Amino acid sequence: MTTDSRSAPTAPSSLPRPLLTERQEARRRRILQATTRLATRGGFDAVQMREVAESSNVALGTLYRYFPSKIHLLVATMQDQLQQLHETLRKRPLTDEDPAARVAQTLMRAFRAMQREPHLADAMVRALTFADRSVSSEVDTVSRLTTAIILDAMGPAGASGPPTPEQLSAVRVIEHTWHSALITWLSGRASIAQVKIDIETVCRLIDLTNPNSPR
Amino acid sequence: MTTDSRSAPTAPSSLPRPLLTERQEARRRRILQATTRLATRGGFDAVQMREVAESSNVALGTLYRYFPSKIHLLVATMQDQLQQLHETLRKRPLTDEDPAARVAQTLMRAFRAMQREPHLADAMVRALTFADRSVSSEVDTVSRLTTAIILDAMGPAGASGPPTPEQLSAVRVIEHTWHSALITWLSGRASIAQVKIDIETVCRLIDLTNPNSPR
DNA sequence: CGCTAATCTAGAACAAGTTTCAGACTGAGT
DNA sequence: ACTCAGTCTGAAACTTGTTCTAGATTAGCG
Repeated sequence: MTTDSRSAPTAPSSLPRPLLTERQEARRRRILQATTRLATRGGFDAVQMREVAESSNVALGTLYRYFPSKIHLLVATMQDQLQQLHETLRKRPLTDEDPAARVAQTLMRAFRAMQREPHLADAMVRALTFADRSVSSEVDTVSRLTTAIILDAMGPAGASGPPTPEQLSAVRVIEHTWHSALITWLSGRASIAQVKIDIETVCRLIDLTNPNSPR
Repeated sequence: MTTDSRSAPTAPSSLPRPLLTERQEARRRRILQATTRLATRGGFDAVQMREVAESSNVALGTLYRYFPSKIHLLVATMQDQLQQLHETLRKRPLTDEDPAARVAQTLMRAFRAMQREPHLADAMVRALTFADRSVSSEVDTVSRLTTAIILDAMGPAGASGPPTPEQLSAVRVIEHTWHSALITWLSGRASIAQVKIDIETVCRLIDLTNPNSPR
C-alpha cells in the first residue's frame, strides 16, 4: 500500500518519495509528462487513462499502480506544477512594502500562469476540488505547498517569527478564495477582472491581522 | 402510480420554468426526491442514474430529458434544498447587532444543516464545484440564491439602500470561502471547528467594508 | 372521435474509469 | 547463472454515465 506520509521538503529537490528504481522514476516522469500534455490540449476530459498509458508507454495496469485513480494522477500533476511555480517565484521575490499587496501580486502571477494554459488549469483544479477522502493526503500536500507560497509572499526571507494563528486563518481563507475563484473563472462564471478583485479583496484580511498597519 | 394531488407549495412564485403539465411536474418532483434520498444515503457515488430513474418510476431516457446530466441533476437538487433553507432562515431572522456576526451565524446554521446530512451535502457540493460550462447557468442560479441568503443576513429587512460594490466583493469572497471550506470539511481535511474559524475570519471583511464601525 | 407531434418506455449500445488475470520481465540475493 | 518475489504487459471484463432506437402513450386540436 502507498502509505505515503512525510514532512514538507524545505530544501529544493530531494523529495522523499518511497524508493523507486531509476526506470520506475522514469516511468513516473513519463506518465506525468503525458498527463500534462493531454491536459494542456483538452482539459480534464482529454486526460483519458488509456491514452495516458499508451502515450507514456506503460500498460494500463501499471498506470493504475502508480496512480490509483485519474484524480490521484491529476492531483500529482498539480503538485508537480506547483513545485515548479514555487521555485520560479522564489527566484524573483516581490519587493512591495505591503504584505497584502505582495500576496495579491503573487497569486496574480500564478493566475496568469493558469491563463496561459487554461485547459491544464481546468484539469488540475477540477481534480483537486472533486477529490474525495481517498485522495486527502495528496490534496493536503498540494494545500501545504500553496500555503508555503502564500507565506513566502507574506513574510519574505526571515520575517518576524512564525505566523500567528490569526494569520494562518487568514491564509486559509485566502486559499479558499483562490481555489473557488479559479473555479468560477474556469467555468466561465467570472471574468479575469473579477478574480483579480476577489483576490485583492480577500488579501485585505492580511492587513487586518497585521498589528502594525491595520488600514 | 402515485397520483399525488396535494396543493402547490406555499412558495410564493415558482420560477419561469418552461410550462410543464401536472404529470410532468410530478415526475420532476419524484426525480428530485429520489435523488435526495439516494444522495442522503451514500453521497455522490450513490446517486446512480439508473437507480434514480427506477426509483422515481421514470425511464432512463426520460430522466436525461429532464436533467441532461448527473451534475445537472445534483445542482438542481441543491437549488431545491437551498430554496427551502432560504425560507427557513427567513422565518427566524437573527437579531445580532453586528452584520458580520449575523452572516457568520447564518452560514453556521447552514453548516449545521449540512452536518445533519453529510452525504447529501457531499453529493451537492461536489457536483457544484465539478460542474463545467454546460451547467453554468444552473450553477449561477445556485450562486445567486446563496448571495441572496448572505445579503439577507447582512442587511435585514429594508436596510440602508443597496449594497455597495465593495460589499458585493466581500460577499463573493465569503461565498468562495464557504464553498471551499465545505469541500475541505467534506473531504476530511478540516474539522468543524476549523470551518467555523474560517467563516468567522472571512466575515470580518464585512466590518471592513462597513464605514460605521471598522474596528 | 381521429390525427399528429411530442413525450415516454424499455432496452440495447457506447464511452471511459477501474479491476482482474495470465504470462513475461526484472532485479536482488545466493 | 538460478531462483523467487515483485513488477510490468496486454487484453478482457466490469461499472456507471450517456446516447440511441423502435415502439407505446399522451396531449392538443380540428
